[in-house]
Amino acid sequence: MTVTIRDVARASGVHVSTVSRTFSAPHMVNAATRTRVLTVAEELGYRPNRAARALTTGRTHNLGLIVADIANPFFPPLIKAAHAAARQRDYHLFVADTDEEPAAEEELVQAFSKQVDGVVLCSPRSSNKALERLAERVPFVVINRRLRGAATVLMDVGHGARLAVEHLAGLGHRRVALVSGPAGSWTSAEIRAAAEQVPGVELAVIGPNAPTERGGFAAAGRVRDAGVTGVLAYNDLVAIGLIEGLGDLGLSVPADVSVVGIDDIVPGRLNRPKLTTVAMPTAAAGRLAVDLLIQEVSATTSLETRLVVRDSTAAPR
Amino acid sequence: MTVTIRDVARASGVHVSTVSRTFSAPHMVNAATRTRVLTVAEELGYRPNRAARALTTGRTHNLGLIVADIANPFFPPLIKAAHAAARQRDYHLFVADTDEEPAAEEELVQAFSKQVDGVVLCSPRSSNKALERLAERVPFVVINRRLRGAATVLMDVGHGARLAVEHLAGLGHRRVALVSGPAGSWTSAEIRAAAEQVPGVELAVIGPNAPTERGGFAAAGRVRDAGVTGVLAYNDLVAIGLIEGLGDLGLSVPADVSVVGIDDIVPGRLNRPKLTTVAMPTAAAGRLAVDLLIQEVSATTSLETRLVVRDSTAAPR
DNA sequence: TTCAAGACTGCAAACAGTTGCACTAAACCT
DNA sequence: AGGTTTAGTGCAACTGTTTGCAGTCTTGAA
Repeated sequence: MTVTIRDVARASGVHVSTVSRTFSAPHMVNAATRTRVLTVAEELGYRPNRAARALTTGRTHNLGLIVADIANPFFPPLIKAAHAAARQRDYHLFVADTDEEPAAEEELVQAFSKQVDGVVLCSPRSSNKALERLAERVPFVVINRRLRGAATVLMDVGHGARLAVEHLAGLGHRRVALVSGPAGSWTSAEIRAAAEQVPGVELAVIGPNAPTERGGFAAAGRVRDAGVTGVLAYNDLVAIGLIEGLGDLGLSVPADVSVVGIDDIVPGRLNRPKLTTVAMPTAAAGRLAVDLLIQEVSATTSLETRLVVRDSTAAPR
Repeated sequence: MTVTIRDVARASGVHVSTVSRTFSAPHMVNAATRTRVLTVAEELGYRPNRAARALTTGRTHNLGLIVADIANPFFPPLIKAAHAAARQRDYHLFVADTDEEPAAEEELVQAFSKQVDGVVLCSPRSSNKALERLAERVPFVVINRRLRGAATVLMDVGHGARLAVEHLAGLGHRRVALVSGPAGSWTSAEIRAAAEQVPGVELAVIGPNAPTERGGFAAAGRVRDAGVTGVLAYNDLVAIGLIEGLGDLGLSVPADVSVVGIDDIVPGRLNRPKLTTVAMPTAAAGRLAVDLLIQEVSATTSLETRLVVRDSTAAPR
């Protein structure tokens, strides 16, 4: 049925251990036998059984990737890059989705634990306690969360936020609203801390809000009442909802209010206005995370973000 | 180090086979011993090793999902739904990306073969021959490709295309262009076949084109020269690129030309014009594919599509 | 010529589970 | 009471591969 190492051994007149070695330690076997085994294996269509291999070596050559929501446009480029990096080193990638539920994180890591050599956790929402507990079960690297002891890949959203607010300040805005994200989000805290440090602008924090278009839409009233001329939104989805909501209140962007988003996930070129936003190096983060995982290095890296100025920001009138 | 079935057996005074059974065939063990074993296992933090289990049973409880491009917005909802369906039955999901390379499909399936109980292939580009060869290695279900012998999930894009052209006809368009997709795409063929059958409109086929914004942009000139008032594009990306390209040529949508896309992937509500498009049941397809795979039923299913009329279509002037 | 060092290869014991079979004891029939 | 079923458990072989150890055969050096 399925062809095993024994079939190859029999057909090529050597012991199974020799076959095993031609695959996992080629230099240990004579060149002649090696090629013989290899051709026989090829003929028979033999492929090593990774599960069996994992049993003895303890290494599965699988990685896990856990994100909050696969369908959130922020993640697919990250997943894609992670996959490419994994594939390049002959690893396979489990992808899982917590559906924004912190409890699912822990459960998924547990479930993965015996089947992967490591997992990358994107923007985890679990408590530090819980994460430390998980770290004992399986090596992991976190993206967008500071966690001592664990390898970490950060996208320097704080820097991006500062650039955004400075951009608004440069245009002449003096009062700026920060439409923040969900409570307890590391990213949201970073953004706020950075935005507050820009001199010359008064910051009104509005939130917490759901990190969705709906969340942004719902915040429109409070933004209007805050008497600001510029807004930094927690992410692009929020920015889009907000612009929509402001429109319903008779305020247009950027004429009446300037809005800048974060993430640069809005594709297509049909958007009016095109969103000024902070671009996040998601692909680089995904790639780097799996590289760190595979090489088992524990480092904390911070990736550059940059401001992309488009049409949703202008000088106040 | 890692706690095995034997540790649990020793600690609870039973044989390993009993421990094994309390997990994989609970009804075969006495209620009292079962709870004892369970509590001991809990205390010790035992979790069955799936790789080892797979070795004897041949079932891994893993599934593979192969798509052309994870970052193409068409796929993430499908992946998410597939993941949810898998998770619900305690399966894990490998996700892989062929980067639009047909050869990668075969290689990935091969690589998965021993590690999954089945794989779902989205819109495969490999030849029928190649696919049949793969079918011998591992059970699979295909999405958006007709393949006899294999379980199949189709999204009835033909029906959607017909609705789209009928919609244009209903608005008064008499000459309509079909900006088609890549050569050899099953979807593209379906669309064309359906579109041609709508009475009262003359169809000009323009293509093949790359299924990207760039592809649509590049087709703008030929669309103008075709002397049409309406266009059905292979997908939304192409539609967006096309609208952009038409704009550069001084043609506005929908005033001068009506455009309808396919897929309904354009998120956000900022688009001007908002795209009239054919919505595809991607989530349902992902869910269904996984269900078919797990239940090992070989059926061919066709999922409904529907037309979403928005602002990129209007009566010709 | 003898001995030590390599280079290959075989042997067999893991790895962490599952499962057909055999066994015991209790429950059920007649 | 004797025989038969049934429930529960243990035994041991098996899954496909890796790997430490030991053996054989060359080689090279002294």
